[in-house]
Amino acid sequence: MTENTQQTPDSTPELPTQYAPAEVEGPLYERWVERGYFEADAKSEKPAYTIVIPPPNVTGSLHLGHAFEHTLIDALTRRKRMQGYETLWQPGMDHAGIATQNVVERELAKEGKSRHDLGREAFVERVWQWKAESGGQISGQMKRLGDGVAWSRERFTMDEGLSQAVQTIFKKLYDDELIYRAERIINWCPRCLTAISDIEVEYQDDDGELVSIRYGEGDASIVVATTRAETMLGDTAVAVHPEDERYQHLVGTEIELPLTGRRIPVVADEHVDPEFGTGAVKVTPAHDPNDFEIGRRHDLPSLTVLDEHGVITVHGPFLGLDRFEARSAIVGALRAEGRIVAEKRPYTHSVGHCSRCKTTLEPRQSMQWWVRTGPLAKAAADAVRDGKVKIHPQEMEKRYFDWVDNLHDWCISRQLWWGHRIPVWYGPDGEMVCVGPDEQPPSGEGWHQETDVLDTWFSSGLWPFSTLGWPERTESLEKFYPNSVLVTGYDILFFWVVRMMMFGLYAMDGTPPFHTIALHGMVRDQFGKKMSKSFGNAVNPLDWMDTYGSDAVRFTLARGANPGVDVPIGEDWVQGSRNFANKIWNATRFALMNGATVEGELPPAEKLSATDRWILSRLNSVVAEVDAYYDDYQFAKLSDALFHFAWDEVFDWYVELSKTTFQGGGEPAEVSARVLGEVLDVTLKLLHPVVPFVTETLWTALTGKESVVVADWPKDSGFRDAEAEREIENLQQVITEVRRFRSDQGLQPGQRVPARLDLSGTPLAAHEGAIRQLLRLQPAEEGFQATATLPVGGATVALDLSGTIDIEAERKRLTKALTAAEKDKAQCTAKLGNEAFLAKAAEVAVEKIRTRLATAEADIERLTAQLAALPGGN
RNA sequence: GGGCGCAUAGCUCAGCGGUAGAGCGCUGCUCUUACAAAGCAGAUGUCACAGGUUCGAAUCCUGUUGUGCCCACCA
Repeated sequence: MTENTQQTPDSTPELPTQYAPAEVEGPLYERWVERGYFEADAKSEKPAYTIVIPPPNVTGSLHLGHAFEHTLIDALTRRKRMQGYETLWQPGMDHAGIATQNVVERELAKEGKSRHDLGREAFVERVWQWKAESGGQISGQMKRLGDGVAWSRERFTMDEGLSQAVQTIFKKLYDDELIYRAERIINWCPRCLTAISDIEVEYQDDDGELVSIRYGEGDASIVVATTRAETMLGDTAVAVHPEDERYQHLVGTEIELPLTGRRIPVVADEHVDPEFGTGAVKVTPAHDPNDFEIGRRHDLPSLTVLDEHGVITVHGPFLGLDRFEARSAIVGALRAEGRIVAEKRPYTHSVGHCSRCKTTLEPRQSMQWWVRTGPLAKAAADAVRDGKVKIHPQEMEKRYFDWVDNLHDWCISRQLWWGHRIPVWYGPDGEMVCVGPDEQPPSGEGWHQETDVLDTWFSSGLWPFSTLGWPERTESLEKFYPNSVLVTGYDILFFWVVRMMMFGLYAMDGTPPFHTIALHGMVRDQFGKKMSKSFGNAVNPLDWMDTYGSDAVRFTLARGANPGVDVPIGEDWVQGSRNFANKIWNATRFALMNGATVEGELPPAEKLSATDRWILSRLNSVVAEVDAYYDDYQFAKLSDALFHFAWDEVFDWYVELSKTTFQGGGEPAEVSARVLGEVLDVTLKLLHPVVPFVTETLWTALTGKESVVVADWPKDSGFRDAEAEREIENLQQVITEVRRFRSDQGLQPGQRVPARLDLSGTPLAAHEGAIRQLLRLQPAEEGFQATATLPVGGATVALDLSGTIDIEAERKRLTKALTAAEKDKAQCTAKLGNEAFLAKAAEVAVEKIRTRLATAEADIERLTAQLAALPGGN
């Protein structure tokens, strides 16, 4: 604390001069939860408003992106709660199959063990243990953030109810033949030892080497190129384009496959691009998706040469070699045989990596479970096309359709241990039985359950209704489904949103899971760079919350939230938000010290000063503006509007202008105290959804009421006073103009200057006290010399600055301004004289030019008068 | 290779047909009794480039350049 802050008036001992977020935030949250503000009652008569949390991964901790998303959801739900909705902000977490399993495997590795040392059951037990420890961390972070979630309803994708939902929908899909089992080429991670779906693949440009290999001998030889030479052991054909004349004579014949002693056919296939490379492709059906298709078309055998670890399985010199070792060994062997025609050359190409562990994926032929997405995806697309579900911002619809209209079947089986085990039993004679949640699995000799588990997105796709008790027709499901809006990042539009759309429509008889999808962007650093741990620019939101408070972090995030676009955030900006919180804090302190109150009716307009009417008029405009922005998910705009209204208009002008009134005491002071109370009451409520903590503290101090969390959301009373707005604008102009003059003349801000004011005939007469106070003007006394006369806004302010003013500087400035005004006037006059303009321009446009002309003319008059009034100006 | 988007003040971004805006940063003066985490005043932009449409374009159209993201089986 600095010295000057110790003069805190005794009247407000409970509010120190600086806002200290750390002391305030924690206890407030506890109180909110204890009072049950965030719980949702399915029996309530109120209309429902529901948002589900995009469930964070249990093993993780929340990063700034979560803080961002939660701020938006929390702001939406807090406002709706204040508007009288039965509001459900559904909390919970995702078991995140592969990610979690990897984390726990890494833990085990530290003990020198693998999951196989424990065995499946013990391993899964271990994951549950981990979940118990780690899950609490996220809840703690959510509380710090101020997330107003219904804690009693917290769910987990692996808990019993949700597991039952998973089994139910699996069975339904299976019975409807929308789930099937088939052998295909899938993306295989040789480290995670599981299949992963297409969208879990991250493509990166990797440097590889393209080698050209000669197959066959003499005339019967073809050169093929490959980046994955090791797969040649599994080649079962060479393909050329059917119309490629170079190879016509070989189609239908067999040529020798080097190193293997095998002969393979040359086939003609449309897939081959004759322009690329040599126009001939080696075909490895077991290890390449295209080749798999070619193999099917030509009935080629499929020869697996790599096992699940990516190790060569064919007998011979390469047996047991890892795929990368095998690659160079095979290239070496081929070279020794003179088979390498062109030396290998560097080649950058796109290679798939596991999104979880970054290992280079291996396309692998295997038996997997699939969801037939056709009809489901069509329904998901139609719901948006028909307008049943709106995507915000609307431009994102294109992306949605691009995806959903071209969806492949979805590989849902994972060779993992952590997840929902597929509810299918195999019998001794190849029977296959899908078991529903209320059914007994077949027992007896030789029956066993499928060992694969489901893709983690399978259960999160059910989230909007499984959390509400589905498949039971619970009261909560009736009340809170469909969700009002889904708030999530555009990055998981495909992973998650599409899945929820498909499953929601399917399970809930065509009712989509939510009315609106509001997509936000990604949090980035202050230079717009992606945040990542490896780049070193990742931020732990807790650090910033410790230093600046949760409100500051939230406000910064909200203020950057333009729909669908990324949000850069830097520590300086958080500091700025903290400053804003401090500003509100101190303005409220000032208000309380001056008796601001919300007691009693607001005095009628005729009892209010122009200043009071102006701020109330503005206040109601802002209420309307903020509501409109909320309804359009314009968080940046609404935050900015509130920031400027509060700081610029209420604190910098209204409070300053009211100081003389407060000092004067009596009824005018009481009226202003009531108006200021009203303005703060409403402003704090409007700010509360975004900055819940500081507003709660201040609002309860101001009103003496229980909590702003359950206060009524402000309504636009419809009060507007254009005349008062003009009057105060005029007043601001006068004050700014004189302040500018003072500043230009090098007067110190606090220096008192004798002045004579002539405000007669203007509405400004009523503001003389305020003008004198704000401008530090003393009454003119004996011997007053008007050395500077400023005619502004119809009034005249004469100052005694004997001998101290720089007349030339002022003359220069005024002349410059006058020239500008005259130029503007000329422009406007020209425009208004332009017939084409008058004929074609819209009425508003013409009106604007007229206003502009009037302003220019007024400026010219004022500036001319000021110039003339300068000493020695004649 | 396709698709989408973006290029506006030093930085990050609003504006999207009628005089260029915000936050942070910057310059000057101030501890003026709510707040120095503040106040007041101020500076800063051929709105990427080139054409076009229009009475008028940062804003609409076309092209160029640069840049980002998503999708894709080119060996």
